[in-house]
Amino acid sequence: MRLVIARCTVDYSGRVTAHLPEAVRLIMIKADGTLAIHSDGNASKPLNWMVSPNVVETYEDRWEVTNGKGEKLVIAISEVLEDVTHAMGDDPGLQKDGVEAHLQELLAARPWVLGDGLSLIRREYPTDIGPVDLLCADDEGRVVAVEVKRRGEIDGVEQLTRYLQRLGQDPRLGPVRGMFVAQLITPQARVLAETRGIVALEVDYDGLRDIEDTELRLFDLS
Amino acid sequence: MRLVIARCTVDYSGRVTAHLPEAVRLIMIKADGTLAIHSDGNASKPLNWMVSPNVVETYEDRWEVTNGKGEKLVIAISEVLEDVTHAMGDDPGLQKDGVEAHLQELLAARPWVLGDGLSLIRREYPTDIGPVDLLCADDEGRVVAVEVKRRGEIDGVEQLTRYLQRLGQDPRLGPVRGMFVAQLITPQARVLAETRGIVALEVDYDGLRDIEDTELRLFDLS
DNA sequence: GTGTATATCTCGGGG
DNA sequence: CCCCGAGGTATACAC
Repeated sequence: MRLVIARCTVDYSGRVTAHLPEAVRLIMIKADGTLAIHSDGNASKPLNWMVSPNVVETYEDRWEVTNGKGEKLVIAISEVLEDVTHAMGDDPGLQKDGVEAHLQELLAARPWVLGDGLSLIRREYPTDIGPVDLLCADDEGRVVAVEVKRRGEIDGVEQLTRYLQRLGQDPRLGPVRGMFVAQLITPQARVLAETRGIVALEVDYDGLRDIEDTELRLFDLS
Repeated sequence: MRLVIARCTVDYSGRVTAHLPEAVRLIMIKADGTLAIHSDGNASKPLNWMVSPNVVETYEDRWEVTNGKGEKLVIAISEVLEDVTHAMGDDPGLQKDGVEAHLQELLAARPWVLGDGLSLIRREYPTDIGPVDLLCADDEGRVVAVEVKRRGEIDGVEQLTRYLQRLGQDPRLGPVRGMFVAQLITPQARVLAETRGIVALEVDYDGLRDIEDTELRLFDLS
């Protein structure tokens, strides 16, 4: 990784056109060529950037970065204040927990916590407009489409509504109910769901994990 | 801005839980306290971060970053390879062109290019579920709700559908037609729009700008 | 590769 | 402050 602190102007043209007046900024270049320009000000994201795959050409007072899609970034440098390079090697990478994928796994393993004696038919049940998170059957044999979110908002209800409409056209499934499940559901999403006959249900992630732990412990003891 | 290259492990807990095993990484701290941890690998995003407003406590071999919302980031440092600080001053900021806001401006100034003799009633027409980009009237006096996007995808059709449903409940407006306008409309979005009786229309941004230029030139000559 | 959904999205605007 | 919508969204994943 190379870090350059320099007084510069920047021009980008591609998906938009953008210009940065002269100022002192950080230019970060990663091993793969990915380049980002950061100010010291109140913003966590770079002012401007260009991701790999790209080509970086360095001239005396100017860097030109291009990629194969007609995008171009030009950095005109008037003064270099710092220029250091360090090899870092591969990064072992981030381990995350608590995102939607994991919540979906936990619910797929024990759908009955959602009520109505639910049992899993299939995870990521495919339709031609996208996959349904969980397709289940209730204790009366009716099909229930479950949409899982970390935070339940209006977009999620729209998504589930599209799936229900699509599933409803499949005569093999019969009438399909909808269930909208999230750790937190906004009032707007709850209202929209209920006006469409969709059950909105909040679930406790840590509680589900505790159930998982308990089950594992019981299994160890048996 | 302070740049530290160090061998470290990182633990974040807050909106998710995340852990980074030991490796050499860049730690960037901006003037307002915003902190980001970058690897040299294939990603433009930081591996981990915490944005201002926050509190950074630095101990001998450990940094602890907290904010008022129960989020916490702990960096355990085993070896410092570089540590430089530069004051950069305020950044004049980015100037952009070609985004949706500008496209909306261009269309608001000449709605007739959308056909049907459209005239503008109001830009950003407020409803209680959000603002409609352009509310227009056609040559028969019927109200037309126009949703403007840079790229027209399914979400945009959903958004317009919600607005149409809301506007349809206002007796003062009468029946409201929908028009979905973008520089590029995906086939899926077009199909969804048409099944809902919404007109899907692609417009040419550069062409609109040319019209603007021509009008300005004519104005100068008059 | 395209299309779809997620994200510790980030960021800005309006109430 | 929250809510809402845009973004050069970026990123992962399925088809």
